[in-house]
Amino acid sequence: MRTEYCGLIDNSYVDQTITLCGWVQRRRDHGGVIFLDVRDREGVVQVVFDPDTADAFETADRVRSEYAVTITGRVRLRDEAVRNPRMATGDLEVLGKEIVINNASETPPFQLDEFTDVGENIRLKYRYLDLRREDLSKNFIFRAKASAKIRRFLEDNGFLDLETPILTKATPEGARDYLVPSRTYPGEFFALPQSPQLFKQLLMVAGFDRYYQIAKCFRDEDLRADRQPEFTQIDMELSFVEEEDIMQLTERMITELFDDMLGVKFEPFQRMPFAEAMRDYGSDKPDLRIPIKLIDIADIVKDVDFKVFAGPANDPSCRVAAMCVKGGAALSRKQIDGYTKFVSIYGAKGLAYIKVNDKAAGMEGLQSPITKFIGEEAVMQIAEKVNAETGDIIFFGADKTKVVNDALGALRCKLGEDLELYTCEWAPMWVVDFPMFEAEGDGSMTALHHPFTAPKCTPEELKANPAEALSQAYDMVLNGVELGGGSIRIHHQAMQKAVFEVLGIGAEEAEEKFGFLLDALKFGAPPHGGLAFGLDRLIMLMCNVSSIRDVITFPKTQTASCLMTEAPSPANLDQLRELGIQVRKKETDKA
RNA sequence: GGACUGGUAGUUCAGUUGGUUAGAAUACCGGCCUGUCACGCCGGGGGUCGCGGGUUCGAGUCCCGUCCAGUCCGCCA
Repeated sequence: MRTEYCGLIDNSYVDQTITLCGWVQRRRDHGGVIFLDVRDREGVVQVVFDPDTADAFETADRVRSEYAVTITGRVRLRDEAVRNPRMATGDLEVLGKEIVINNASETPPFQLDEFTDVGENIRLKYRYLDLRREDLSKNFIFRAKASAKIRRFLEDNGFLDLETPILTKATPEGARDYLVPSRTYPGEFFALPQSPQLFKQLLMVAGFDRYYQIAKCFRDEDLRADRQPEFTQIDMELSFVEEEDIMQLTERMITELFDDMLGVKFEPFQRMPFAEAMRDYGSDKPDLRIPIKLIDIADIVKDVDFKVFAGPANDPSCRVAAMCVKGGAALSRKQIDGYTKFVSIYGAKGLAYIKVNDKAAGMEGLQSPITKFIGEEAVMQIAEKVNAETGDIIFFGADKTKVVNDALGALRCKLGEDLELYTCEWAPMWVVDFPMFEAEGDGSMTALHHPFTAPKCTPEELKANPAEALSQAYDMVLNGVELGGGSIRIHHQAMQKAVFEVLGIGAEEAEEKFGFLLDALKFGAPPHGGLAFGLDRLIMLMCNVSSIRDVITFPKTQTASCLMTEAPSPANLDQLRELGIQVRKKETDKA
């Protein structure tokens, strides 16, 4: 039917007769002349009907918003006076000769134009209509092109697209699994993969050398603006490589992707050890667009009784840190109260500040409500240490290290956004030298990355001093967002067993949960490693949208339901019986 | 599991100290209009004030509970 897309009509089509297929975006009826804006996935073009073509005019009079139509007509240049510079095709129009109504439409539940401002619940219920809007559809067209570029890059670099199971085995640690009951083994369950991690490692053992997959992953955890229960990873694994090989290759992939898709040129990525990131930015995914660093000031206030902040300055599990914000002295009391409330979310019991009204005036030029607690001398020294200038504000906090890092790290990002402190548009980087383990409150250890990550030491050293062990892991971070993470994996059974031991996974449990992996490591497993990118988050950043739902065609709500299909829904009793499952809750009458 | 914000016409919202028949814009329907482009003008229809309970002579408004949506904390190896 279609000969051209509406949005692609340009001057080269003038005087040609074409056929358009699309939807009526708007109808302007002037009595003697009718204008239809016709939309397809590529854009909008104006079609004019005049009474000379009586049949078409009569049909055009009947169409309404969102009717699906096929229109044949001649492209012509508009008179100069009636061109529309706000429209990509605004210099042209199509003189309609024939119009067929392929399907009428009820009045849509919301206006499908660029001015629409409608609640997201109604948009999600009628997702297929929302997706007609260019604002949204352009993200998916972009996503498709970006995916294709990534595939091409990986294919060109010798990667094989290999599929891994969706029905697989529950993993004991990490996120909650989505479970799928087995009919043939009543009472037993498959799990949907949180990632293809172990399968891709086994593909390396199998000798495929370079694997990739654009893989759906599933995690049954609570949602956020950038988190959905099912999401997509660009998953990669390579054999006979070291950290450097993987980082260079994937950095090149992302650099080429940004250049091709956005025309953005990246410099070689900065690399930062985990410890430095935590020290300077309070975060393992620092947003380097913001020129603010955390600076330790415990030495200045070591004699202060920090009960006002809850925590002694000399306690090693505590931190006293300050940050200087350019131009922040102009912040009002109300704004500062707002930031105090903001940091309380992260457990901070207060937010101390010093306003530098006039640096030259010494103590007279400094204004701080906590001078009486820490003394004038300390206030002056702090201002000195953070290099504060006239017009700046210094925020600082003292508390458990985690609280200070979380609170000031988050405040730093919020100030960067609120005060528009960004020094550049894009700040890609690597965070490296992660610790292997993180100590829990009860003294037990959990893997910071995952338990298959190779350490930088021997099994003996690892067991002797697990808290100090670093891993061969790396995260790619862009503008404070973790784009992807990976590591060199363990390929010796002895090392894998040592890691399980540190994690408190006994030999028997390890055998039950990961026997297949431990077995595979016995048969000449090659050195290997890889990386996985969060495709959704990558596209979010590239499209400059703040919700992951804007880059997923049919997303779930924050309570992990689908407003369109109304999934999940109760299973019928026969199905449950067959699966050997009884539902405890009596709420099956929901349907 | 927790904190906060919101829910009134198809949609986006207003609704005062608790007080007459719940309004506006837009969308929709009808009429007029040959150059508009978020066309314009005239007229019209349209409400389970999320749901349930309570206080009151009287509740969109106050109280309690609950559901839904969103943002965040916890969680997400």
